[in-house]
Amino acid sequence: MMWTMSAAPTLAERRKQELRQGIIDSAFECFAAQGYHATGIADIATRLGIGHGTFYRYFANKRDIVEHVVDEVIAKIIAALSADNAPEVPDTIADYRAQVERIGDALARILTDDPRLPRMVLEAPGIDPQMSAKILGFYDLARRLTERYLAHGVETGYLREGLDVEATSHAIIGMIVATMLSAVQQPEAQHQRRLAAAIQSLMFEGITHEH
Amino acid sequence: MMWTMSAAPTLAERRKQELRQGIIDSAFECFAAQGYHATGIADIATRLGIGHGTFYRYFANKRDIVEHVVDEVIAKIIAALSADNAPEVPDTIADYRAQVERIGDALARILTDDPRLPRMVLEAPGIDPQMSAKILGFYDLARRLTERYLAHGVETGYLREGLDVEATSHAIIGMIVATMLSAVQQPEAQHQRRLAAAIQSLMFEGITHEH
Amino acid sequence: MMWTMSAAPTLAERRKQELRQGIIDSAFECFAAQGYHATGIADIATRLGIGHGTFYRYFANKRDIVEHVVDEVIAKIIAALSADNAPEVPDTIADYRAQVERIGDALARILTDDPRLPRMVLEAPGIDPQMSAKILGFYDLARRLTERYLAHGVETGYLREGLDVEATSHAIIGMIVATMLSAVQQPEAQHQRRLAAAIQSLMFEGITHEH
Amino acid sequence: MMWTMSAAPTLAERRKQELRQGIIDSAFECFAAQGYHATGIADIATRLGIGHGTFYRYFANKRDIVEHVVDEVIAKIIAALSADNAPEVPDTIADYRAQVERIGDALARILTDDPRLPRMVLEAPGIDPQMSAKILGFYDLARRLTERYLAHGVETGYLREGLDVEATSHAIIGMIVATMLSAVQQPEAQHQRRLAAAIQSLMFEGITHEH
DNA sequence: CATGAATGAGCCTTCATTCAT
DNA sequence: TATGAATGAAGGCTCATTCAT
Repeated sequence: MMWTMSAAPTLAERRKQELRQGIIDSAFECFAAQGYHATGIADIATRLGIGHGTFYRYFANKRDIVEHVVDEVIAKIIAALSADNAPEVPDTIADYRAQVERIGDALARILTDDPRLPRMVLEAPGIDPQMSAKILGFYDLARRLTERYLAHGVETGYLREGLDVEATSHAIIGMIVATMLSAVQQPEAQHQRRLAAAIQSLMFEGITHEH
Repeated sequence: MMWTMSAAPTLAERRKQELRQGIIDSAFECFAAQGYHATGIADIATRLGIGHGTFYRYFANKRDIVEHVVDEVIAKIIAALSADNAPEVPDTIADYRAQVERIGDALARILTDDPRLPRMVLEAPGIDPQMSAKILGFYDLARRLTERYLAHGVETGYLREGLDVEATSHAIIGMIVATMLSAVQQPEAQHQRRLAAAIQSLMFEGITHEH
Repeated sequence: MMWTMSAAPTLAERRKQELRQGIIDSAFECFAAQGYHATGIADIATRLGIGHGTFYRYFANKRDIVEHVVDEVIAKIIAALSADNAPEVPDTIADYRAQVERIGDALARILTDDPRLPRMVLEAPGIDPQMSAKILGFYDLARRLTERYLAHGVETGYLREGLDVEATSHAIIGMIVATMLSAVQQPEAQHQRRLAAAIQSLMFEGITHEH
Repeated sequence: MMWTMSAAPTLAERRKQELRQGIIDSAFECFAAQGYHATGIADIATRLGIGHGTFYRYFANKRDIVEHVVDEVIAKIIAALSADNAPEVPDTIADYRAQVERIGDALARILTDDPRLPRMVLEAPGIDPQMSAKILGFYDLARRLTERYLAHGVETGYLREGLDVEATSHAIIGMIVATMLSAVQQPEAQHQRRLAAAIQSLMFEGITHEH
C-alpha cells in the first residue's frame, strides 16, 4: 500500500511503537527490581498503567518480552563497547591504547549511568538455558571482536609476536565482565574509572616492574 | 560386637549420608541440565529413584537444596583456587608466577573435569537476590584474597610500586571468571591451559613487546 | 444513556457481586455438608461450575472464605436475635416476656429455615483457635446483651432483686445454644416453638409449681 | 485358654495397657493444645517419647485415637453428671434440688479441674460429621436422662403438671452446655459455682419475683 | 515388638495465557 | 483495540500410613 511507504508512520502506528517500547522499559524495570521469575505480566502492565491483557497484543508471551529486554541491554553495552572505536582501526600502540581507554570510559559511563544493566546481564543466564546461551553468545561476540583487534595488532606489529590472541581475548573479556560485576555493587564513576585504568595497565604493562 | 567406639557411623547412618549426598548430586544434575526454576522436586527425586516425599526428609525445601548444591560447587572451586597456594606466601616474582600457574592448572583441571560447575555459578545469580549476593560474595572473597597477594607483592617489592591493588584484583578475578565462562563452552583441557597461560602472560608481561 | 448516577452498579459489577455471593453460598454448602477440612477449594468451585482459579479472584484463601461464611451465619443469627427487640427497652415483666417470645420465634424461624446454620456454628470452633475465639466471642456478645436486659429488669424492678445477672445470662445463652443444637437434628418448626415456650416457662416460672 | 482368665494380666499385657493409655493421654493433650487437624501422629508419639510407628500398633489410625480420646472425655463428664445422683431417684422437690446441686458441683469441679475437657467437646464437632454426630448423641443422652428425671418429678408430683419435659430437658442441657462453654474461658471454681447456683435458681424459682 | 525411613495421595496456591465484551 | 475475568496446568509441600530392619 502506498501510504505505508517508510517515511509516513501513522499517528496510531507511532503510538503503538511507543507503547511497545513502554512495555519493554517497564519490563526491564520489573526484571531488574525483582528478577525474571518473580515478575508477573501483571506487574509489568500495572507499572505502565495498562491492562495486562494488552501486553499480549504487543508480545507473544513472557519469554518474548525478556528476549527483547535483554537484547536491548546487550545492544546498549555493545554500543558502548564499539561506538567509539568504529572510525578507524588503530595502527600504533598509542592508538590502540587510546582506543582501549575510550572503550573503558564508555563502559564506565554506561554502567555508572544505570547499574541495572550489569545486574540484568548477571542474572539473565538464570532464566533458562537459551537465555544463558544468548549471554554467552554476547560474551563471545565481544571476545571475537577483541580477538580481531589483537590479531590486527600482532600483524601490524605493535603487539607482541606469538601472542595467543584467542586466549588473550578471553582474558580481556573477563576483565570487562569484572567491570560489570563490580558495577553491580560499586557503580560509582570513580571506581569504574580506576578499574578501567587498572585493566589498561595490566594489558600494556603487566603487573610487574617495567622491564 | 566390638565396635571401635569413635568413628563408627551406623550402617543406617552411612546410608543416610549417602542418600543425602545422592540428593545433592541429583539436584546438581537437574539444575545444571534444566535450570533451577525448570527443575521440580519430583525431577530430583525421580532421577534418583526415590519418592519425592523422601526429599523433604533430607532438605527443608527447594531453596535449601540449591543452597547446598551451590555451596558445594563454590567449595570445590575455592579448593582449587586455594589448596595449592596455601604452603607459603610467595616472596619473589618467580614464586608468585609459579603460584599463579598452579592456580591456573588447578582451575583448568577442575573445570575440565566437570563443566557443569561453571555453568552452575553462571546461572545461580538468576535464582534470587540472596543467591546472587552469595555468588557476588564468593567473587569478592576470591578478589580480596588476590588483593592481599598483590599487596604483599608490592610491599615485598616484586610487584610494581603504585599498582592499584584493589582495582587490579578485580581485573584478575575477571580473568578467572573468563576461564569459567569459556569452560562452559570449551571445557577441553588444552583450551583451559592456553587460557591460563595467556592470563599469566598478561599479568607478568602485558600484551605488548617486552620493553 | 441516562443513568441515575449514584446507585448504578455496572452489569459487570453486579455479576461480580453475584459470583462472590455464589462462592460464599457454595462454600457454605460444602462446609456444612463435609466440614471445613474435608472441603477443598476445588469442591467449592466445582459445585458452582467455575474454575478453581476463579475462586482466588474473590477470596484470598480457604481461611478467608470460611471467615466470610461464618460471619454471614453469625450475622443472620444476630439479626434474628436482635432485630425484633430493638424498638424499645421493656419496662414491665409482660413487655420483657413478650420480647423473649419474639426472640424465640425469630430464632425458631431462622433455624427451621436453614438447619445448616446451627450446624455451622457447632462445627466452626473446630476449624482453628481463631475461629473458636470468634464463636466464643459471638456467644459472649449475645450474653452481654442478655445481661444488660436482666440488669435493666432488676433495676426497673420487674426482675428479682439479687438476681445474679451475669451468671443467669450465661444460663440463658445456654438455652439459646440448646435451641440451636436441637435444630441441627430437629429443625421442625413445631419442635422449635415448643422449645422456645419451655425456655420462657423456665425463665418466668421455673419448673416447679407456682408458689 | 485357662491362664487368660480375667484376673491374671501378664506383666507385658499390663505394660501394653499402660502404653495404650499413655498414647490416649498424650493425644488428648496434643488435641487440646493444638486441635485435631494441627496435631500429627508424630506429635503424639514424640510427646510420649515413642517412635511414631509404634502408635499404629495400638491404634488403627488418627481417626481411631481421637475417637478414644473423645470417648474418654465424654465418659468423664458423664461420670460427673451421673455418679452422684445414682443412689436413689429423688422423690421430693428438696431431694431433686439437692441432686441438681450435687450435679452442678461435680460439673464445676471437673471443669475447673481440667478446662481442656470442655474445649475438647467444643471443638470435636469440627473434626468430621461423625464426630459431630457423636457429640450431639452425647448431648442427647444427657438430655434423655434429664427428661426421665423431669418426667419422674411430674409423675411424683413435685414438678409442675403439664411441664413439657422433653423441651425443658433441652433447655436444661443447654444450661449445662453454657457451663462448659464458660469454663473454656473462665475455669475458676468460683465462677463455676455461681453459674451452677444461677441455673438452680432459674430452674426452681425462675428469674422473676417468687409469686 | 518398636522403630523411623520411605512413600505418594492430596491440597493449596500461583500466574501465564485466553477470549468475550 | 483494550481490557480483565476466567481458567487450569503445574508444582511445592505435608503428613498419615506402611514396612523392612
